[in-house]
Parts: sequence; C-alpha cells; structure tokens
Amino acid sequence: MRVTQDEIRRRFRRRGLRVTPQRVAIYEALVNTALHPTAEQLLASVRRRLPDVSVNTVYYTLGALREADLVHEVNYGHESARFDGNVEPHHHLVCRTCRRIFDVHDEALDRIPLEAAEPSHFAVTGHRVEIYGHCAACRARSELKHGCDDTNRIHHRPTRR
Amino acid sequence: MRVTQDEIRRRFRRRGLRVTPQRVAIYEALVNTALHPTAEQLLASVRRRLPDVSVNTVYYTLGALREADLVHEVNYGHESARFDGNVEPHHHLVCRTCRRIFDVHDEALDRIPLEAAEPSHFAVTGHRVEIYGHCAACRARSELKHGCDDTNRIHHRPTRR
DNA sequence: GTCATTGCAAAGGATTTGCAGTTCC
DNA sequence: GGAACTGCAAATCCTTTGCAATGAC
Repeated sequence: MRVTQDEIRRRFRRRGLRVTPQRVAIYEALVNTALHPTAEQLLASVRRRLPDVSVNTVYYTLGALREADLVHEVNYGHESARFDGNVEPHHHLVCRTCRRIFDVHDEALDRIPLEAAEPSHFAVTGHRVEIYGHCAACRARSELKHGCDDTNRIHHRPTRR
Repeated sequence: MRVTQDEIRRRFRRRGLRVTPQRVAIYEALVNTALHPTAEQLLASVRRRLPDVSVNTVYYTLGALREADLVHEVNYGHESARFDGNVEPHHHLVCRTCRRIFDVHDEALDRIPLEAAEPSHFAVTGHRVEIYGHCAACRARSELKHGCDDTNRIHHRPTRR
C-alpha cells in the first residue's frame, strides 16, 4: 500500500511542516521503500524527478521529518564508530540524551525467540537487544532543569542528532 | 578483573597478531573500559602513555583486532546514516555480507522482558532487536564461489567494514 | 510580508589511503 | 630478511554550516 502524495501532504500539515515539492518527494521516496536508504540514495532517487534538489535539502528535510517523528534513523548513533572489547554476547542500554552505552548481561535476552527470521532464509549468526531510554544521570539533570522551556528559542535548523 | 598485558600478548599470539607496544596499549585501553569509546577517545587514552601513536595506527589496529574477533563495533553499520519511514515498532535483520537491512515485524520480539534495565534506573522508551547473519542472496552467492580461497591474496590492511 | 526552506559553496569531522621508514618474527 | 606495522600527510566520504535568494502560509 503506497503512501500517496495527498496522504503525505496531510501528514505534513498535521505536524505543522511546510509542504514543498522537495520535502514531499523526499518523504515519498523514503516511506515507500523498505531499503533503509542513505541520504545519498534518497538524493539520487529524488533527483530523477527533481534534478536540482541539493544535498543540504535532503539532510535538512530528514532532520525536520525526524523531529516530527515521521522518520527514524535505523542506525542510531552512527556518527562515529564505538568499540567494545567485550566480545561475549550481551546487550545494550542506549541513552538518547547523552548517547552513552551501558552493557546489559541477561540470559533472558540471550534466549529470545528468533523464528521471525526464518521466512527470510537468513543464516542467523547472532542477535542483540538495544534498549533505548534515558539514563539515571540524564534524568536527574533534566529534573533540575524542569521549568525551562523552549518558548524563547530562536529558530534553528532541525537538530541533526 | 583487569586484563593484564601478559594476557593480552597471549591473546594476540594465539591469533597470529604481532605484538607491538601500540597494539597492546590500544587493546588494553579498550578491553578495560565499559565506556564503548570512539577511536578518538582511545587515541587520547593511549597517548597518555605513548604520546606518538598516530590516528592511523588506532584505526589500523582496531581493524586488525576486529578481524581477529577481539573487538566488536557497537554501532555496526555506522558509516552513514540509514533512514526508515516506517515508525511503527519493528526489528531488523542485518546482513553482515551486503549490509542490507530487512524489517521484521514480530509481536514476540515486541514483548521481550526488559527488566534487566531496571538496576540501571533507566527510563526505557523502547527497544529493538537486531538479528545478524547472512541474507538469502548472499548465501547463494557465496556458495557459487566456494572453492575460491584467500591463498593468493596479497597483503592488505585490515578491512575497515 | 515574514520566516522557513532552498541551493550553492565552503567548512568540518571521521575514516581511509599513499608512502617511506621501522620493527617484529 | 621480509612482511607487517607505524607515523605523517594528504585524500575521501559523509554531514553540517554560512549566506543570499526563493517560496509557503
């Protein structure tokens, strides 16, 4: 079930996003594929119809769409490689505020059922659970700041991370 | 339980890695932290003892350690952002060969027990299961190629991805 | 009309590569 | 001795930023 341009315009308006041909084309390309494209791939796809769309617009738009929660980043925390000397199977708690990563060792998570992979004829070598949220330190910090709002904030480009 | 330099040398030799002061220092820094550092952070840490270690060496070493399976990359597939227009909760099959990402919708995975996060006082907002392996297409391709080995391969730097 | 959005070009950050010198086995 | 490893510098790739022009509301 393809998402139509009408539906896209509706989603944008509902979230207060301006409707421009570029944005519609970018979102249309993204929402109608299961390929988890990169910004560059989206640009290439969009340029087939709108040859003058710039890289900037793609990133800017993806940022805006992410803030509006219309788009997710698959590989959250991709901006630089993070290494782990612990090669035992384990899982991670990822803080969305400070981006720190905490190890979780839990046998229950090691043993979750993976049959869902079978229809794809995947040869499964392992799995990992990523739990997202906000760590104790960041929660404490944000409670201190409660009451500060964004009312006086000047306009900015959509946050990129 | 800190990993000693002796143990590190042993691990290197067992895997045929050359033992150099730089490599030992880099691995020692990584294996004895739970902070999932970036290459840059490792460099800074190592330079406190060996001030002349270069960026190149850090990346080269991390590549070699990864190939020897002494090190994992936490954010596998971080080299460029991948976007998803599907904001419903779902999970991913990640092909280690072609790096494609396939969606998995499975209620059993949506409902796995996350109590392991509680001791960290994390405010959990969501979770995702990543299943690693080799996709059907890549399996077929590698079966065609069976018999080709690496014997004649000239030396190369450790693969970076 | 106003301000968000756009395109272009330049900057920035992370990672990789070329290459010559050095070191480990 | 020779291949692997190292350091330095330059290159590359991905992403962000500065800025003036444009266009949506």
